Amino acid sequence: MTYKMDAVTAVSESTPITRGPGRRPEIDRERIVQAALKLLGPDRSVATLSLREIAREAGIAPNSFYRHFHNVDELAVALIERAGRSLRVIIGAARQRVGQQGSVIQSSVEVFLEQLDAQDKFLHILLREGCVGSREFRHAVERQLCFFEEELKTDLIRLSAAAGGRVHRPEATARAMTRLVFAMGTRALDMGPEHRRELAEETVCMLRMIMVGALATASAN
Amino acid sequence: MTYKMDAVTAVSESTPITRGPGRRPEIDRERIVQAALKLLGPDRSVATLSLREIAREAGIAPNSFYRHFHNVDELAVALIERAGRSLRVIIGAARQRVGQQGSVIQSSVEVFLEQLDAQDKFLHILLREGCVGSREFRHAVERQLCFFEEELKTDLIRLSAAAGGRVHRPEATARAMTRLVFAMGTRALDMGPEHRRELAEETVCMLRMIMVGALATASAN
DNA sequence: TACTCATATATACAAGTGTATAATAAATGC
DNA sequence: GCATTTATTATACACTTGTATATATGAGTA
Repeated sequence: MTYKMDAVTAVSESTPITRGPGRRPEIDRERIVQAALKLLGPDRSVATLSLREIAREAGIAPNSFYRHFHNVDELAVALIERAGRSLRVIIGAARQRVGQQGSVIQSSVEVFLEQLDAQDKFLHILLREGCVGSREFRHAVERQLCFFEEELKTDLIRLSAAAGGRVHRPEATARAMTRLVFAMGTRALDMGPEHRRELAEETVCMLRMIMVGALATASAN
Repeated sequence: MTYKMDAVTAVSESTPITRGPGRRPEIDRERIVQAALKLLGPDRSVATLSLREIAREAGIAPNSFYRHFHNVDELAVALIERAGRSLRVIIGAARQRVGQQGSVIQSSVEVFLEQLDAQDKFLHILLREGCVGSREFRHAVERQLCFFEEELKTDLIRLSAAAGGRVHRPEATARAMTRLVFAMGTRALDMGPEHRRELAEETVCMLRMIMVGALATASAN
């Protein structure tokens, strides 16, 4: 297939406020994003969505899609970024409010896994789109995970310092924890509630071992 | 699309040796598997392969595919299983021969990452197909990873016992290590050699922390 | 009113897809 | 030879896809 597109006016994230002449836009990116989210499911990754399918779901003509995104990949990146932003807020908040019962680790893992059932499919997106699609695509997910790691890193330093200890290679520790949680989350996608509980318990155990190892290694040096 | 297939004679992994009447088969699963492997690449996951595309690459008529696999997903599962089997052999061997220089962990990680550049795309398959495609699909990958974990678990017990220690929750420890290595391997896919070296070093550090944590936790109980 | 824009839709096309159906090809046993 | 059985291919169909082109719609401005 060797098609070429008509030149499309550049689409920026922020819509300009100044309105000149011309018909008012009645479609916005949000509408398209919502349609795409509705189509995503346990067996549908963003990479499997077609432009026409999304347009159909959004109730717009296929070509109208182009006025808001250059292609489906660009929409996918937008979805990934939104998903990352939303999740960081949720998880960050969970880490801030000290677990009234149980450890920070435990409550964080629980909040994380709860997001699997959220009606927005944000976690699903981050869990599954990291290893498929175009390079640009995977980089978008990688970027989001790095944000997670960065925030976790500062938290690790803060918490361990408050406890009078310190962690070995905080960035590596944070990365190990983050990647592990996401890997376990991916497994959880295909599980029922009872198995998920086991999985949550196991994940907490893993994270504790990493924490113990990071503290012990730091002390040893 | 509401198509139905003609009844297809059951396809088993082992070809029967007894030859009755009828034309001799000139196409075998291997030919199709090889064609599929040739098509896979950094930006092509099994899920994106079409039946016709594979048939074209294999030099057979589209319908001939059906005589050997019921559908592309079945081929995918075959690929996943073959990939898992091959990799377990490679990694297992790497763990057996005690690293003449450096730790078991280090040499294992190195062997693992070397497989990213192997001409067969086995590691790619396990890294990327775990989170996409049909449920059956993902389960096939999960099954292979569990085999890895099982073998690592017995090794962990063996090695730590030999060193006079013991690990906490060996199955969880093995799983944490396995999943972490695969997660880091996924990142490595998009990296050049120099970044991969850093990543290998970081991964070794992570695994050591888990090991330290597992040993320390076991001692504490 | 008519002109000029930005926006959205309609229509059309070439290409690709999975697969049903029918025909062909090669091997066996009579 | 012929019938039978299996393997492979040829052809055809209905359908989806991305997108080029043209047209319609609504707003501001002259």
